[in-house]
Amino acid sequence: MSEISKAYEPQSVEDKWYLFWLDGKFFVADAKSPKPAYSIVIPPPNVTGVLTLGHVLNNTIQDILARKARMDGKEVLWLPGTDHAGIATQTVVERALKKEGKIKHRDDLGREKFLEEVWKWKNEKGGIIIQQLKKLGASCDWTRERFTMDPEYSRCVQRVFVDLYKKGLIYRGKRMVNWCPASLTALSDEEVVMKEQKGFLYYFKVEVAEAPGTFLTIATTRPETIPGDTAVAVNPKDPRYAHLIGKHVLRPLPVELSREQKLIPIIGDEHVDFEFGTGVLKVTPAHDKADFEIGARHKLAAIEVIAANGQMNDAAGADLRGLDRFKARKVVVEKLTELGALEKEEPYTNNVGYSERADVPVEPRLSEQWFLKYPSVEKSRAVVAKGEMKFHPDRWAKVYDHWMGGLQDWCVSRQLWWGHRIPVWRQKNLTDSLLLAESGGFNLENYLNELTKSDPDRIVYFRHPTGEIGQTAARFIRYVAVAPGREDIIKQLEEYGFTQDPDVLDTWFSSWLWPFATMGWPEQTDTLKKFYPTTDLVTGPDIIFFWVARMIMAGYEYMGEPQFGLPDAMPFQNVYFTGIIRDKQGRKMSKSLGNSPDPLDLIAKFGADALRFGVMRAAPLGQDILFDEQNVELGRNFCNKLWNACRFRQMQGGEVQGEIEPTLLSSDDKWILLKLDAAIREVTIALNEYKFSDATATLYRFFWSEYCDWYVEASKAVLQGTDAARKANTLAVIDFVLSHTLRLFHPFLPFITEELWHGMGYATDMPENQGGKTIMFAPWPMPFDNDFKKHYGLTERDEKQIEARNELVGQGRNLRRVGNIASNKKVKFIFKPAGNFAANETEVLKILLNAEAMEMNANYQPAKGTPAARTGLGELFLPLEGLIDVEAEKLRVKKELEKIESEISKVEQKLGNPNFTQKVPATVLEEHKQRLVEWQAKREHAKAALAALQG
RNA sequence: GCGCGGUUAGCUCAGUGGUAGAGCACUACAUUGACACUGUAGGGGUCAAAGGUUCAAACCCUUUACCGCGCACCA
Repeated sequence: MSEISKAYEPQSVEDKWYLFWLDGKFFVADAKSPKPAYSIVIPPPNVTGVLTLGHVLNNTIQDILARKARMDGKEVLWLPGTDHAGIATQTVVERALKKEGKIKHRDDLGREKFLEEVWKWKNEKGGIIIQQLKKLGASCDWTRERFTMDPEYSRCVQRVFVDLYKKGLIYRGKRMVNWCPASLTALSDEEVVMKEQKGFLYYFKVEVAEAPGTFLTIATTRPETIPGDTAVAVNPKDPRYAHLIGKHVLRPLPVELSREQKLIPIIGDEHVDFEFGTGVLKVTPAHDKADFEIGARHKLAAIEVIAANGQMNDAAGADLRGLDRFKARKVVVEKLTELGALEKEEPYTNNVGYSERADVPVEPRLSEQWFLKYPSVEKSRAVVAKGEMKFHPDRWAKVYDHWMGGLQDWCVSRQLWWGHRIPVWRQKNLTDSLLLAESGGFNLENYLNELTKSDPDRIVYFRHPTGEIGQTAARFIRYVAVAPGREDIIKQLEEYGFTQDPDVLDTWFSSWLWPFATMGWPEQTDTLKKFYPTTDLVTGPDIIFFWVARMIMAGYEYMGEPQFGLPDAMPFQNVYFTGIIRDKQGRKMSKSLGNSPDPLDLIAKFGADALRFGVMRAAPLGQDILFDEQNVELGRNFCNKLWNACRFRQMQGGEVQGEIEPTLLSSDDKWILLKLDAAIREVTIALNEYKFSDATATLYRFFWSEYCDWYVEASKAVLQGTDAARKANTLAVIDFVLSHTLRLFHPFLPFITEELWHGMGYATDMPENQGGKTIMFAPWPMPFDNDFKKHYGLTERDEKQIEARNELVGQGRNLRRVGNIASNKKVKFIFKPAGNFAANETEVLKILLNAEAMEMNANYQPAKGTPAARTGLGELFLPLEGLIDVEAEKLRVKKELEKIESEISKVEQKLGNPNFTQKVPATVLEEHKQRLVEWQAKREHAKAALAALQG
């Protein structure tokens, strides 16, 4: 550090060191290293994503863990990458193309061309977030960066699909699914969020066909589905309606239908709650999950009236055809009013499922999709329940367990183009007929049998529509799932009338393989052998089901295979759930609110270290984080403090001082060494427990309060003195403390610590691979052992002594205020020590009190009204007769005395209680006795002060 | 409806049974030789409410209120 600036300027430092780390390949993990492994896989951000504060939080934590592990001597792999994020990316690109005027709809381009555009977009603009992570200082192994649509990764996805298909866990079914009318795709249950919706409950009446003049009143929130009603249901136990079961009603819509066509049955079903509404339920099997089930029980027809895009179709009738479903609702209400069928409408609030991505209400829709029955469920559930895999905070284990206990099959197909296309070829026009075997002279049955025989495990699995895998049932084949790498088979299939399923897989169907598919699975790579299972996973609780739970199941299903020979297939040993970042009013960060600051702006303004520190400081384990730019400012200030403390050391001159001479240590030296020891312990423990805000709080306290405010100030007594030996020894202590402190700070503040590590010359002291090149590999500080403490004579007594001295100083400084003296005015203090007081301690006292002079006088007799501080170490006077407001001071001391008295009576009361003295542990009893003595001493001091004021 | 978390200084939060803490904000003083991105000192709290356990409760138990979240939902 030749030219040292007065303020820390992160901008000139950060890029330099990041390049240095990259050049040195310090982030690259060596799979053949003999060192113990530490690994994390990054939760892959969306390839369309830009860095948010949530990413900052998440990735700073991972970086801290990774950097700490390196300093612990581990071989560290932090594996980065991005996620293709099907719906999000497709939407982004589609929107961009529309904006450019290239298309009106994706169909204008067609699948191939559209995908070309997406790839083009991905290659040009995707992955910005990766560059942003580098700005943050993330020490990822970029040589191992992965993308979920990399060819190798895609093969893993196909392979897993085919395997699960073969195991009978993947099946195709016509079911009620959550349909997103905006994205035009099915969604999984997890992608639907319930939102409270203010609407109306509409009451309308229908006439019973067999009893003209008799009406039933039905309550519904969705009148637009009336044309799709195929029954009216009542509870068979409901005395009001039970007698009507088996009769029919006239469905009012569509109006143009004949009386015959309008007839729908009244059925009895236990599902109907007769408390709700009128106790009569309209049944729309095509547009409601519960109704679909009722429909199934009663073999009702399902009439679809809402098309995929959310518009009413022909079956909805002439009045509604082509209308948007919400518009149609209004029209139906008008229609019912016209018909005289509408009885009333009541305001009503209910929960409606919304598409998480597109933020529109989902439409329950009957459709044919691929589903997955989850694998390895029991093992995955047990491993968390038994605590073999730990969740932090552990309350999430309960949430996980609950979800795992009620698993629903996962709808994995999506009607999108961007994603992993389902590796299934299907015979388009095959219904239930058996045409296949004959087609074009190609005997598929024989062909598949041949393939299966020659390569029974890896090539082709096919499934009878009724269930089992069969080699002889090929003529029933409608679908063929093809394992990766068999273009030859695909060619044959296509030649004989098969086409690939147009759908793609849910994005999470690829990201659930992330911990091992990124490491070269299914090959037994060195990386996989070395770094799987990963050590920690750091993620938000909002994706516990989407991602974490599924990764656990995939891990057990695919890494549990014998060839990997793993003691345990769990994908990670610990899961740390971060909080969710909110603004300072507690609202979620969102683009529309404009309350999400750009981390890059914050980095430009305050520096990456400041941002990291600020976010860590505000991020207690398991709580949401209210973000305030002030936190970052605090981080910036802290970096500046660190900078200037080092600058102070530099200005004292001299080489780095290695050896500390025990005999020359002052009490202050010993005190700061003990404080350092405590800080090392606390930070290490906090990190082991994932308590990052505790760790930063400790570092802040230690460095700012203990080191800068007390130790550095006290050390000036020696540094400004003339004793060269003691001066050198003090510098040695400073160097010792600073070099340890930089290391403690490094995981949190990687840039400034690297800059100072080199600038201060601490690097030159260390072996190449242990800090000589970079602080990244400097050993993590160890708490001092007893030998060390003995050698340097560090005892609790030193600690106590300095704390008493600091108390005296605090009171002494307060005397200025009492005397109304400016804090910069040099004044003379008189000290009347209670015992021995070394001369060099007097010098320290003088400096800490900013005194002009410090007179030691055991026989000093103060005049009335002399401000005085009285502690166990002695009495400190600021002789300024007549300058103080005696009455005000009296009042202050009296108030203090009152407080002391109340403390004393509290303790006395306890000690006077035999129940207390007999039951309490000895240490607590002793503590109380000690406390009484201390308070009594304080009382004496206060009384003496009062007496002095009264003359 | 079930479950989880929270309620401590003006604000944001630590604090797992034994003397109520931090940062910010506030007040006063100070341009002093590391740092004004600073320093020194100060004011500020019936620990949401009630009851219980205990020698002792912010902390353990019960109930209640309010805030937030998750799951499941009756149209």
